Amino acid sequence: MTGERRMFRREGEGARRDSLITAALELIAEGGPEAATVRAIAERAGVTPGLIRHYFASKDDLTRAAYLALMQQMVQTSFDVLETAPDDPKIRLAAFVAASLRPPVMDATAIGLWAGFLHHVRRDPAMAAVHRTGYLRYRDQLQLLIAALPGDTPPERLRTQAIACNGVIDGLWLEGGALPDAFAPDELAQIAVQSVGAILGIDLPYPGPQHGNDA
Amino acid sequence: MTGERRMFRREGEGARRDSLITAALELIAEGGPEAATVRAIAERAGVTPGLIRHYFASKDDLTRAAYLALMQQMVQTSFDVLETAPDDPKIRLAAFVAASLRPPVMDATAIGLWAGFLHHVRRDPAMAAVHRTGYLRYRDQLQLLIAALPGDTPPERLRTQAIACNGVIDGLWLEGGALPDAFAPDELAQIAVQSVGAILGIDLPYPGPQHGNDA
DNA sequence: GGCGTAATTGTGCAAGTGTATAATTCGGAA
DNA sequence: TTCCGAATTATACACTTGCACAATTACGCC
Repeated sequence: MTGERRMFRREGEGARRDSLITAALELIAEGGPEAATVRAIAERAGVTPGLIRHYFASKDDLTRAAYLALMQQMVQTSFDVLETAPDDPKIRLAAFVAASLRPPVMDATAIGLWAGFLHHVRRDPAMAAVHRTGYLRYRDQLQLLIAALPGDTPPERLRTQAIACNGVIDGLWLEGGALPDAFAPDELAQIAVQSVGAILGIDLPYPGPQHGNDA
Repeated sequence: MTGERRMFRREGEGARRDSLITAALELIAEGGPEAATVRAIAERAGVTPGLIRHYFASKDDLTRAAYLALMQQMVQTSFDVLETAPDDPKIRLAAFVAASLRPPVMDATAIGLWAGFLHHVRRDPAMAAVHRTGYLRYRDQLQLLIAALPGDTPPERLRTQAIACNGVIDGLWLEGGALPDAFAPDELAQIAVQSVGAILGIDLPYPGPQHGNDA
């Protein structure tokens, strides 16, 4: 009958916050916001519920931190593809668009996460600001890629085109996440590239599935 | 000390079910799924919590019924505009697209509702079926409108075009709902009509704001 | 090596959740 | 008018939730 008290290891603040945030995101993705209870989050992170209140002022505080992390990660993943893309503006734009409609950006859990946070975003001004920032960063990047194409386009029309292209991307992203079985593999990425091309009045090259390393 | 028991009036089954469903939808729209508790729903509908279990087998049952009602109502609203539209295929398509990006289909609460239901849709097969039906009904209608345009388009390409057009519409609907202040009035409807036209390679007429009764 | 401090755990609580079920009351049928 | 069934209310229960707080333990520092 020695102490049954559970053993533990101390971790730095950063690591613990990260693991708690990750656990919360996983749970929301799997079972919606209602599945992400304090107890469930703690269990998945391998700690005790009380510890959450040691690193976050409240559950809402943890929620805010998790949304910020999610948003940054999603935007960053889309941007990463530009690092290794060639210089040709058309190829760069096509790669950017296609990346947004393939894993890991477009996967079933991402839509669940997005939906799970939506009503928090609508009520909490701090979360609304995070959302706005992420959305505009993405759209501005898209607009830059469009502006880099050959030909002169007036700024006002550039904005409209960016909104429209962003719309197709978001819409297809949504449908693919909500109805995963309704489309062939990579079909949505192909449709997206094609549609963005049509909206801009140019012909975009379709970047083959995955990383396009076919001979 | 006479009985404090609350007075009530009997209503038909249909009316009670409707008012409970409406109450549930309002609450989800305002405060997310977590705000739609059995007690809150009953209070808004002007009844007692126990009555819910008299008309619905469980809360999940009520949730399913509410989602079905929402879906039917949204699709129907978009279809209604076709009743009064002229015969010209281009005008009909443009009117259909624009209607989906104007109130009451595109309004801030609609997107909150949609998001609130999403994780139920993903887990409950019955709700997934409702979603699939509504989505495909809408897309098929869109495809019919596209097929009615002058010129011959092979069926496979028709499907792709319908998916793409539906994507722009959904995406812009999403952005308008999530970030209402980021766009000028009717700007999204205009962009949508323009983009759908670009995807189909034709010029669509922009149906003036509202019901186009400007002198 | 001992010690202090901060990280971590355990326990408990008040409020809220969905649901079951008995007790009432309305309103039409006879 | 009377009466019976169905609609509605009231009460209770087991469970979960977020949170507070005291007790414990790991680990850097002297």
